Amino acid sequence: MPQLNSGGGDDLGANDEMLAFKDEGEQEEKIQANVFTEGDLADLKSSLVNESESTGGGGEGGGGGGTGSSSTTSSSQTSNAAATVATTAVAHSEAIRRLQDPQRVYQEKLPDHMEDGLKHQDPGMYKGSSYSGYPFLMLSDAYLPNGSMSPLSNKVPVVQPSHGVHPLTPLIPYSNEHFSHGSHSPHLPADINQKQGVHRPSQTSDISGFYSLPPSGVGQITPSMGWQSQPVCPFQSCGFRQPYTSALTAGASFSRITHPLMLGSGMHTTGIPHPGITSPSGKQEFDHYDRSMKSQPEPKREKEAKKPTIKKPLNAFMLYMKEMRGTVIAECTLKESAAINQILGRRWHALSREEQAKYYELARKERQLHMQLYPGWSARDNYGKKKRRTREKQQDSNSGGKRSAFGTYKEKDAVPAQFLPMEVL
DNA sequence: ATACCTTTGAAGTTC
DNA sequence: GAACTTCAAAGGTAT
Repeated sequence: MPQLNSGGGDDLGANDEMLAFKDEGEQEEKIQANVFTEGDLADLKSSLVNESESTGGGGEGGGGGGTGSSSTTSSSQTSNAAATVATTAVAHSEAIRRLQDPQRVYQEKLPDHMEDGLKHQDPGMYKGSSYSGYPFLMLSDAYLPNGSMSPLSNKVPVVQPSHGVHPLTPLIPYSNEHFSHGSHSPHLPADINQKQGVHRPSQTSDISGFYSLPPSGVGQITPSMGWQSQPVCPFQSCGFRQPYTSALTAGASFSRITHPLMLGSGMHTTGIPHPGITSPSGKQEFDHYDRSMKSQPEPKREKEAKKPTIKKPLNAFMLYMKEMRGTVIAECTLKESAAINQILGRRWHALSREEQAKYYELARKERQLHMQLYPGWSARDNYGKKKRRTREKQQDSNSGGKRSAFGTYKEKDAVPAQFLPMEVL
């Protein structure tokens, strides 16, 4: 399997490897993408909608007739989000500063391979230009391998990394009390897994390494959105190449941006909030913050929010979905996530190796940061918190089709044939 | 109110 | 170590 990171591997176990199918069919996929027509999109939309209507979202659908698609943008989202980002900047800088000290310790402990991993990253990987649309790009420059800020950093003071927002992505404003997991010091590092006494690899990756901020503590966003240079829509004629610029995608992502005043629960001692922190009810702590803004305390709710859940860091595909969902929704005028996710899954496969690599790399950093922020956390912690369908059903769906390089469609004709990769047909 | 659907990837579990 | 399971996001839908 080709490794994205030639620099030495992902110490986190995730190799961020590219999928095999990429090797075999990248060109075909591109060709395939070019084959899509507006009518195809309409068909897809129609079929997906029909699927939902007829089967409740999970069924297999044939192609259906349909007419044009919408291509309206949702710029309002963006402007609101941008405003939020700007206002959170100051608060965030302080949080980052606080984070950075302990991180030095990590850096000292940073294993060579990990360091290499960070140092050998494609220098262009996080250039803002490559990440248009991807909200993290606002921090992109901060991810320069050497941990220094890019000169670009000062060029566009318009949007700044939202302080109080995840350094990697505003989608993931890390936060939380979990630094205080157990008796754990709220400040990193913690070499020992609080749980089970497992010794974790030193919390090496210095956040500042990929999360560095200028002395001012305020990173700059490079608004250029090179990501758009890639066809957003596999259906060429959607004309959806760049209609949804950073504005849209960022807007979609920024929707989760932390409130600047969010200092209540769900806020880590570092001051960095995390969207992954959810109250037992499943609602994110942001809601809790909103409640806390109300004058009178609500003891009951406080109780409820006592034990927030730390969510898993998002993987590459999840990051991609989060970014592109808004685009697909606007483009296809679909709202049903199941259908949208099918489209996104195909688009994901249609992405070039490089394009996917960006997301793998971001996901890798997400995991690193997550590990630093929540040293004792394990994915297992969340097991059982989400009630799952019956095992019977699960097995049924699994038996329907093992995940292949082209996804997990239980039956390949679950999606209109014209949207399937050539090999599948 | 909450599980399901749907996608991919990461991580945990089981054998 | 392979195979399997669970969860991560999202929002309409079904129960």
